[in-house]
Amino acid sequence: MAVPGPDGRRARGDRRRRAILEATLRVVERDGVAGVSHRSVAREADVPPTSTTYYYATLDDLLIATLTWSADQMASSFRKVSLTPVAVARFIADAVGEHRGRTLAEYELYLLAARRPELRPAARRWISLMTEVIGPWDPVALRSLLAAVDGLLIQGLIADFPPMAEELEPVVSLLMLGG
Amino acid sequence: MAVPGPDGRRARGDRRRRAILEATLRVVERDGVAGVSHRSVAREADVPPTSTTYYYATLDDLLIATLTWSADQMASSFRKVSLTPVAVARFIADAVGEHRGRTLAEYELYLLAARRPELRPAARRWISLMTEVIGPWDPVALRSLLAAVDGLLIQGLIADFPPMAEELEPVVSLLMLGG
DNA sequence: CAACAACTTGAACGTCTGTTCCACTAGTCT
DNA sequence: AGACTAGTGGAACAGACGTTCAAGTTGTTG
Repeated sequence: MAVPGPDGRRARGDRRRRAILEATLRVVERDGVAGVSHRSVAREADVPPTSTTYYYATLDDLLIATLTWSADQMASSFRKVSLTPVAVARFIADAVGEHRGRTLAEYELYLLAARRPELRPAARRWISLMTEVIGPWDPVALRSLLAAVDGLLIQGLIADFPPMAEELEPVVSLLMLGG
Repeated sequence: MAVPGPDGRRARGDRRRRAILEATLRVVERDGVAGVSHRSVAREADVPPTSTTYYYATLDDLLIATLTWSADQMASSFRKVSLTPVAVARFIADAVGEHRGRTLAEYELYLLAARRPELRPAARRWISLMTEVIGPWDPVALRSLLAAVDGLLIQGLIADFPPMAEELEPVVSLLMLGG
């Protein structure tokens, strides 16, 4: 091949880049943002510490890249949720149950966006996605639904026992159908 | 005085304890939970580092005490809000505007509760308080309101420009009065 | 006054951190 | 083939960290 050409080095580099990102996300899930360091991520990804600094010069770069990538992932998984109260309730229950660690990670990075303007667009991605997906709703109703979903998620994270879809469903119903 | 007796030492100790707590909250507001260390708090409170470890042996003790105390404060400030859509909208707008730093601190500590069960009761305090204050509401409507307020707060924190009370008011209205 | 307890503080320990430097290998391009 | 460049990784730097220790002070109690 000629013009851009497949580059073996670059390909492997990209693979390692992604491995580092995935490792970072695992660290955040396990130990929180506080547990993220060049070295802890390097250990998790089983690469030398210099490798993490090579691809992400500063810790900020690493966290920003992780949030952006992670938000993209979550957004695309969101597209598959059908817009019925039952499905949305199920989604929330799974997020704070089965996928608790991942949701927690998401919210820690989310909150990080409050302090770093540059990652706010990524943090807001799922909001704008849902806005787009949900289509022609009353803006006020939409906003209250999005806010409530956020609240249900975060409250589900600090509950001793994560709520089940069945108890979430009436709340989501009220918000989506207006009583 | 005889039996329990006022103790000058203890009184000064309590004052310093509180000073350390206040300093911790300021550090969280300024630099986030990540910025909290025995030493940074000691600098902020203008006491030697050994003093912060004397009163709060581990960093966890310090953070737990700070969240508990801070949640108590926020809860009592909450009692003064009258339960009308306008007042609640105003409260939210102030929380993410004028008192942004404090609200941000609150949420960082809040999220910390997701990882440390022992501070969940403190984190949930404002929820149970509002539940008690608001009185005989439909549980489903109440839950959706509380969730939405949480969501509006957190979304207000990652907005480029904090929302104003006027734009919040219709949303709160819908939630409180049901459209 | 003596015994005690609450508190104070400087110094020090070992550990982990972000980051830099440099020597090196191995794909890519002309 | 030779020049170049992306990637690799060991070693080391100074700085911050949590926590402990031991020696002090000061207020309280019998």
